[in-house]
Amino acid sequence: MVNQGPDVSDLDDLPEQMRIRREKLDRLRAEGVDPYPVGFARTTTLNQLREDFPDLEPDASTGIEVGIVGRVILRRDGGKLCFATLRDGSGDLQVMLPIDTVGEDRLKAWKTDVDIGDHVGIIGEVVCSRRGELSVKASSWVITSKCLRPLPEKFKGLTDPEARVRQRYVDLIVRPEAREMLQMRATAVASVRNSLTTRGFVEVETPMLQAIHGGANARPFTTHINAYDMELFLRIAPELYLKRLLVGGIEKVFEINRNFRNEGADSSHNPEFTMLEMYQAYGDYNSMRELTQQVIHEAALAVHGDLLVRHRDDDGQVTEYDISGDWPVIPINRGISAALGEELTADTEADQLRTWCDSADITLDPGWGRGQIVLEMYEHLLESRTTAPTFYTDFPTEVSPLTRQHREDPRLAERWDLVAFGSEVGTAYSELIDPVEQRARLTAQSLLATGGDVEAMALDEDFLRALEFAMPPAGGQGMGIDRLLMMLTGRSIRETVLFPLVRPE
RNA sequence: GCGCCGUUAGCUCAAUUGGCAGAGCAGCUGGCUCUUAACCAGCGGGUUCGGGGUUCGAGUCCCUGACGGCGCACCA
Repeated sequence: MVNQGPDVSDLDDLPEQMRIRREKLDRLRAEGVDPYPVGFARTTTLNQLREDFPDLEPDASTGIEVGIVGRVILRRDGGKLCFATLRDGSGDLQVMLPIDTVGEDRLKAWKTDVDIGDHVGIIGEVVCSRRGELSVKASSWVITSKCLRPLPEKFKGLTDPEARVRQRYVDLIVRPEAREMLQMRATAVASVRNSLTTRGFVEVETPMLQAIHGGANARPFTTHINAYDMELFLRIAPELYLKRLLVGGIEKVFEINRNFRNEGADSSHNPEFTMLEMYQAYGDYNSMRELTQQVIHEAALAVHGDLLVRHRDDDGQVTEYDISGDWPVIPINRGISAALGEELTADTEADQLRTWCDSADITLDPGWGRGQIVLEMYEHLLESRTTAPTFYTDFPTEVSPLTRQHREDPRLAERWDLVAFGSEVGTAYSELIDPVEQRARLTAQSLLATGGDVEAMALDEDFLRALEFAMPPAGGQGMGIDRLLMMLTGRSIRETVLFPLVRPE
């Protein structure tokens, strides 16, 4: 359990350090100092100063006065000269407060009033210390926001993964990697958007509240709309709405938005997650594969500057993986056969598959059909063992209800899964556009639903009506943005997502 | 859901066989005009996750509950 500190209403019960900070706050107010002023006349940022003065000689002065702000993260007080390290949104910089320029009273006040964690504003001259550290030499300073809680230990920071997630604000203050992750995610998302819009794709937003949940196999969250007094679902996928747009004549379309799935949360699953889905009229799963590889290459380039994906473990050890070039494309029957040492084809009977699963230690549900068994074998024998990005193709049709049948073998579906580092990053289909066939497949799914399969899709009559107006041949792709970040950085979903779901305290 | 590990000061972590609950950072007091994880001296700070039990004595052993991490299962 993360310690939240006791009820702040009773001063006497506060931990010593919080009580002292409260008392300082009261004393400052009594002295007429506003510990939370409206603002400060900042003239530059800390990183801008580093860029403007890249190689000042030690002990140099510039005569240039600046106004800077920042949070005090380290302090080194002397008798007549104090140093502190400030951190603003751009970076860190040292300030120095000599008694000559700030005056005796204000230097004393700095030592007694300012705590690590406080926001301060400094006016002073850009200088370089005798030891060669770019600094601002203060002539005056002011508290811009008083911090009432002590920050974590200055070297190790927050190590408890739960505390990092629950108090992400503290994590961001003290841990550079947390700020880097936020930046990398923003960069990757911007890159994906840019990759698609420059190729003529248009971004849309489709409903998150849906009367019928479809487009994937997953348990939904349910909610209730008072106005209609009816049950609604948080979407598990935007797929069926994006396909309606293809019917409507929007030929290249994508959405980057949240999906919700009422399933377990672990190091690679969050109940709400961000999904890219894109559709291209007259594309197919091959064109989507090429496009996906380009989009990810461009995202990696944006994030890392090259196509070397860097995974850093907790010890700071960095491992690089080259993801350049064309990624392997492996039909799953071939891949499973290779892993198994047996010849698996679309003709292999389910009983034979069960025998192989037994010897491969893969647990099966007795109710599963042939397609589900193949899928299970794929997940155990291929997906979990795959490191380098790989496209696995041609899944069984019966477990791909929205995918068109393979042009050479109707028992297979024109679908691929992109796998990297043991987990699925995305999937794509040559979309099923035949409304009669689609109705038959969805009906079969609904029958599974009434048979107790809670994840089976419901029958979306309006979607079928849309298909009956004729949807052009199309390729469609879905990719988890959180998963993309995991692939690019090697971190868990609880680090790529700023505020993953945690149990309320 | 199952298994393993964990929860000790604001933070990061110790505590031998069951024997006075400690250190570093942070805090407080004092010193220091070039420090930079500043340094030096002194001081304060604990519901050892909650509940129950065994024992002369429990952070430590037993039972139980909560929360978390990892693995398995399910999923993207």
